[in-house]
Amino acid sequence: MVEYLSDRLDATFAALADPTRRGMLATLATGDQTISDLAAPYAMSLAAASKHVKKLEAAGLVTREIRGRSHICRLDAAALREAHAWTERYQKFWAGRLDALEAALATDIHKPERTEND
Amino acid sequence: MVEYLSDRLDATFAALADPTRRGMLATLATGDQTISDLAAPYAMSLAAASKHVKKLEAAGLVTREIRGRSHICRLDAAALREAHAWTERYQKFWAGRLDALEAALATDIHKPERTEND
DNA sequence: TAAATATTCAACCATATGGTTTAGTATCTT
DNA sequence: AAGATACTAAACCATATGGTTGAATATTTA
Repeated sequence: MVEYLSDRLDATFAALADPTRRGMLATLATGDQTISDLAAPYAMSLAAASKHVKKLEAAGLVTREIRGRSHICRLDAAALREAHAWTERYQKFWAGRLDALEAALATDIHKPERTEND
Repeated sequence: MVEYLSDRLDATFAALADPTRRGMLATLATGDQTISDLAAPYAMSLAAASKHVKKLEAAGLVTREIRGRSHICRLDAAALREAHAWTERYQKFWAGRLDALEAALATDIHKPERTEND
């Protein structure tokens, strides 16, 4: 099963589209955290926070190491690289460097049966 | 009504989390397009494509100029700057430049009643 | 062993999302 | 004026999302 760039971008951007999850990533940037740690700042159940972490994990933004009864989460910023690279192209557009944008578009990875640069 | 960074990021990332919409942005990077132009590559109704464009517009990624019966869409990459800036911080993390990350986190814009860097 | 702790699972709920179809509103063309 | 074109609106549908609560599982502590 090949996992396509597009699918990973879907998951990554969707994971980032929630302020709770972005906050969790910010917390993780300061160091590894348990689920409880990550849940603490939010007015929601542990179960709800647990689901958020699971979504971050599914997007590859977070890895989990189970140690005893604690689940220790670690930021894995690698998945963000693709998202960052995607937005990068439009930054170039915004900056007026259309030549650079076109060069970037020309090097796109394509998913079969889809014609656009997604 | 102040519109908070977090809310705009929600809308931007959510808009980017769909391959149809990312494809539309890629098309728009090559020049202005009508709704029909944007819809053409996809196997969906015009109405469905129209909804996608509306979401891009709501996220501030696209502007629309109505000329006669045609709606001409233009890429507005400005909204992407915040998303790009957000992911930028984690790029620094990934690159091992933790000092730079911490500096970036320290300059965050905060929404009242929320403590995290979202 | 019993109780507390850390977390997930399952069922449920309200709302959002992405699609459809049909109808409606302008605008352009003939 | 009539018809074609470009699009939006509204109603509808299936599934996803983000939350809840209560129960289950594992592990640590007393």
